[in-house]
Amino acid sequence: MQEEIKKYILKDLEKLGYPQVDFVVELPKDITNGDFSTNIALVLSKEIGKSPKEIADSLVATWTTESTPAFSKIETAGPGFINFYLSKEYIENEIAKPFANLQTQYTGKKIITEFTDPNPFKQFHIGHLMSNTIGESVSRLFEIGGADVTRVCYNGDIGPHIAKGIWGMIQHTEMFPQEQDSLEDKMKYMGDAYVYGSNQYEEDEKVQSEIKEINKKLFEGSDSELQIYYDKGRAWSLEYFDTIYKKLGTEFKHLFFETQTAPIGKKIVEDNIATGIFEKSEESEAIIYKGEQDGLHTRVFINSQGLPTYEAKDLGLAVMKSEFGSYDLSIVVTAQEQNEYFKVMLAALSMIKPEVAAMTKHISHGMMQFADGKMSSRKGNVITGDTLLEQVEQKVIEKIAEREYSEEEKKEIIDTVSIAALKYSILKQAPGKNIIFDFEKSISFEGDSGPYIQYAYTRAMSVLNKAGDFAPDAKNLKDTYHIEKLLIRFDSIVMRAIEELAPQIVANYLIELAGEFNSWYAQEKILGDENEKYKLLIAKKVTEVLKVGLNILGIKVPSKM
RNA sequence: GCCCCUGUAGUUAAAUGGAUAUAACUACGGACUUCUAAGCCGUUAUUCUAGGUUCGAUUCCUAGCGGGGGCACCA
Repeated sequence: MQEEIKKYILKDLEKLGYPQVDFVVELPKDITNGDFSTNIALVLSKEIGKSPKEIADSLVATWTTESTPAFSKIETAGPGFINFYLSKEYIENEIAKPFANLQTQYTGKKIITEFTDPNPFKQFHIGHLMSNTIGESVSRLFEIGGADVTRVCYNGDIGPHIAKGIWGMIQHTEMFPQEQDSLEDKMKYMGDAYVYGSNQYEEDEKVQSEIKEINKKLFEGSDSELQIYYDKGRAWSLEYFDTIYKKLGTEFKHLFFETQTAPIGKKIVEDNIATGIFEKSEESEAIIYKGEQDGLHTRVFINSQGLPTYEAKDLGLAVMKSEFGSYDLSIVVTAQEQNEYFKVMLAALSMIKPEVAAMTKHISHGMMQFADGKMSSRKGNVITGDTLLEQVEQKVIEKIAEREYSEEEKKEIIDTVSIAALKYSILKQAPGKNIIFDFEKSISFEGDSGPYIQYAYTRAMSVLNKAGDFAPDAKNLKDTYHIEKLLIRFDSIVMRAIEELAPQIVANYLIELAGEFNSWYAQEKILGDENEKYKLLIAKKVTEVLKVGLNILGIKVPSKM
């Protein structure tokens, strides 16, 4: 529609002898300013030296409602905007229409998305929750835009952090979990071991060299005793991560591991010393990439021990991904603390595999901050992803304690509502901004929250269930309701969210729609009203839009709550 | 020191360069007793500072100040 209006205007400019200029057709923030509006007159004003109002009027004069039947009114307003109001018939038509597939720049494209990326032997913390939530939502945006998306996850199963964890485990073998112990107990043991190892590494030089030695042996696979700890710990971690992905609703098609990318990355770096891309450090045996040539900083790709660092491994990963399938676009979601690092890695990659680097896009999310300072898994003062989820679930349980739902219904509510609260709190704001985390405030079930949207959905569903079958071709006997105008914006909203890879655009729209529905619902009687049939049609559209919209955010709708 | 991100009501956020800067939370007040009160209605308050670009700046540019992150063998 926006495109059509643009075409109308372009034709008109020609007819009236006005110059062609850049202008926009937008959805006014305030819906009382029309369904669409354009700034063409404001832009033209300077160009041809007439007042914006005069130009707008001359343009409006050429349009009649017969020539543009979708509109009931086209008028000049404010400083010179031209506002378009859709006709009642057009809106009724749109409300009754089912969803059509969206044509976007990603339609038919193959996209690989990498996110979450937790590390075995370490806790799954809130940062991973953020990466997962954003990565999953972005993946879904691509999918609704017609792309074929492959989700993958990268696990850091080798490197100093693993060595620290294993060193810690060895110091406390007496607490080593038995196979029959719960997964939570095993993770607790490993988490504690990592924190201990990490702290000792920094405080004690002797420990430092021990851990470095363990790291080297793990790379070589040369110590069978270490391997026992390693294999158990790795398996437990992966099993535990799986249970979390299941709760969060992500299905990875493939897991990549640093043990796989390390040798590949190392070889790439070594092969490119001769080409001059990498060079030996002047200070040590390390192999480095001088990022200064790209306005960045120098980073170590192979350390003095001859072991590949994260940088080299990531080069290996990029190559592995490109060999895993052919893709048009590769997305990586990480915390923003890796922004600078990622640029250096990409700069190096663009010299080795320019085509792979060119299709790689890095999306970063902000950090989770607490009122009382930063959390760090090294120090162990983290709220882990599962603890947080448990706390949220507990809150839902308290909320529904006195309601008469079956056990099955309760479980559905607990699962869907807790995830909604959590994911919405992450997706409602632009990724890249830090989230100040305060349990009471951040995880809300009221107002600007995921459950609020779900609640609007269940209320609408409840009315529809009570109504039974109704005519799908009802006509509106009253004036167009505000909520209808909001409903028919959904497609444009989703299009924009896809273009900008911005889930928060969908989140903000849904909260507005849910709020509008709640007001409408409180004000307008649906069942038994003379306009009942059409109101039911609106309620049905509301449930459809909310369901599809929440799905983009990775949130499910409960049947009751 | 250098580089990147960021600065909006008391708090947490929204606003594709547009019209009267929008919500939620908190506080206080209210309605209904009708389809789920995790709801609805009402009251108060906001663009860090100084310049610039523009018909128009929360948005873009420059400088300053504040917050976060990064800057060689962690990921």
